[in-house]
Amino acid sequence: MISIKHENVMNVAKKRGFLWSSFEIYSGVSGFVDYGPLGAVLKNNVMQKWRDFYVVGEGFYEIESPTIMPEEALKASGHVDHFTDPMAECKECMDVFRADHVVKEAIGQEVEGLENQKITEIISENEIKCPKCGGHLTHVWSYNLMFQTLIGAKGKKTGYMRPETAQGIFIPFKRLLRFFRNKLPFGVVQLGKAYRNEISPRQGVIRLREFTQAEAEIFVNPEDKTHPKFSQIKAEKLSLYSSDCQLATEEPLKVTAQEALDNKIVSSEMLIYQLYLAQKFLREIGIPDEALRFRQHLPSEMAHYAIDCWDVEVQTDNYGWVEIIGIADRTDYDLKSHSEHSSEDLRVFIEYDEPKSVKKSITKPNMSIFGPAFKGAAPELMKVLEESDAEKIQKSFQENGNFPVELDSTYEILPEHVNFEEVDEVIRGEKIFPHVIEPSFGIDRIIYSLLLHSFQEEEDRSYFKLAKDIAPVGVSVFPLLNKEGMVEMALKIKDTLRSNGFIAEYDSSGTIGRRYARSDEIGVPFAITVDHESLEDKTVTIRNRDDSKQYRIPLKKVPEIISDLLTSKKEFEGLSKEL
RNA sequence: GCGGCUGUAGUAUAGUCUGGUUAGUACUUGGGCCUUCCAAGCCUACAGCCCGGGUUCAAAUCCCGGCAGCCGCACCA
Repeated sequence: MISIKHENVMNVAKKRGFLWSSFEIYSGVSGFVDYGPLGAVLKNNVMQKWRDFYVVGEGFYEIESPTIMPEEALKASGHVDHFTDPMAECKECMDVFRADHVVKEAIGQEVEGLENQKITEIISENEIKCPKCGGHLTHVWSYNLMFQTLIGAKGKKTGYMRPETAQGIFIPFKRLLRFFRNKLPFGVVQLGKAYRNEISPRQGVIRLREFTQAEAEIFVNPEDKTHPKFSQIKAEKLSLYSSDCQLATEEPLKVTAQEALDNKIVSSEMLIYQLYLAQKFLREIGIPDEALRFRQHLPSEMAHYAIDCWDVEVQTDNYGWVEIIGIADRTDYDLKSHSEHSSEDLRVFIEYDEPKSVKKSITKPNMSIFGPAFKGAAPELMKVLEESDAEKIQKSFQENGNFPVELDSTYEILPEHVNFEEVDEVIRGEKIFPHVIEPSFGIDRIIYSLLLHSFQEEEDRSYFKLAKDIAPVGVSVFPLLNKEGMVEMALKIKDTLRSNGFIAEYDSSGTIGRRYARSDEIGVPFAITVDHESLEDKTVTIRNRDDSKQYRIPLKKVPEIISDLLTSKKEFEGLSKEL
């Protein structure tokens, strides 16, 4: 069912150059869209605003990594093996099913994670049939959602289009850690394309095969998930649809950040702060708080590496609640995994507040006996003693009278070969894998939500009520009539505005009302009109998109006033007093 | 990926069943006239049968395949 509002929004978006499906003249390919002339500007403005929030506001830094990644990296992240679904096809009705779901339904056995061959065996052993028509099922195959490609002329190296931008941040972690001078917490962001070869994407811009993400990876000390700015936001209200609420089929809770923390609804200050920040961002680009909720992942749907995960969902009349942002505590899963696969130490040294001093017993060889006893093997054996726990050696002496060491042959170290000493060891800190807090924004879905929620349908006009600082065109310029003088003056104003850095459009076609309507429709916040009075006293009118009100302002002050209005230094209503 | 329905200018549609002249209309858009501020009016222009194959003297129309959209199923780490 297509809602009227969705349809109207998408029609205007297509007609006026915001968004349309790609490759249209070749019938199109589902899951791909073009941003048109206005859409591309809008998207850039939204992404720029995102940078204002995360890079400027939070002090994170942006990096840019390739969209094609080698197989090893995605093997480590788990995508090669797990970003996949086991599928089986019915030989009779040709329907395709999730093989693990079929098995679970038929015999109740959980086969998720098993190899395809194993699942195939289970299917044939238990004579599991097509759940629809009872036909025979084919062998199980994996459908991996990544686009595969070959790297290099010989095509020997397998690569994939990245399924998320996050991995590009984890992989150079060592360099990033050095850049941030080895201190937690720090945040790194990446904005860019990601790719998922969806089986059958059918929700327009909501499920794309190529889409834009804006992700921040915030590396924190697992022991300290507080946030320095939490006290500033503790009274902010959030609409939290916790997993408990969902299971009890209750409405989302409207609580303050502090309450969310006190009642352990959200697991950490760090995470709550990110929820709040996402809400603030959406509010400022024009998606109201009322249209949002934070939905916590149910324990059953949460990825195995996450300990808490919240989706920011926006209400749409066409698709219901749509996830537009995911905010997760990914723990140390990614860094640990990349560490294991690459054999690089991706840990951070955390210095204790106070160095700890530990009493420890160490084993020291008594060289005058030890040397002659073991001769050439002595250096190797000393190394072994150094690495072995002194208590273990003592225990072995008590039980066996010696401590056996396997090298090229077995050496028996006797009590007289060594002395034990008690020493005070000072431990200044330890190496740990940081935990990762990850806000992950789906920019395309946000653009869709933004268009949907800013679209205003009034009796005689419809328009996108876009925030002044993200509207693609800042100002329109019109001559009231196509008469000598007015046209020239309007064209000049347009050029002046452009040279001042604004995207300005001139329109002289049709009547003035039609031009206002065209300008409103694409969300241009302000319109300048040159009329008869302008020619006499060098003033023009400025019109506000949202209420059609107009004021008369001096020609000379046009660029300054437009600039102040677009950057919210001044309010439109304030113009009346000032002039 | 499966099944059902659908596909005509930028948009909305007539024509398709029952094959037959130059595919009609409205809005939009461009140019012009008119016009003293919110899609008015007049003139004029641009623009279309989803793609490929088949049947036929002749295909927008009938048949087959593909693609896309919508709906249902499945999928969405």
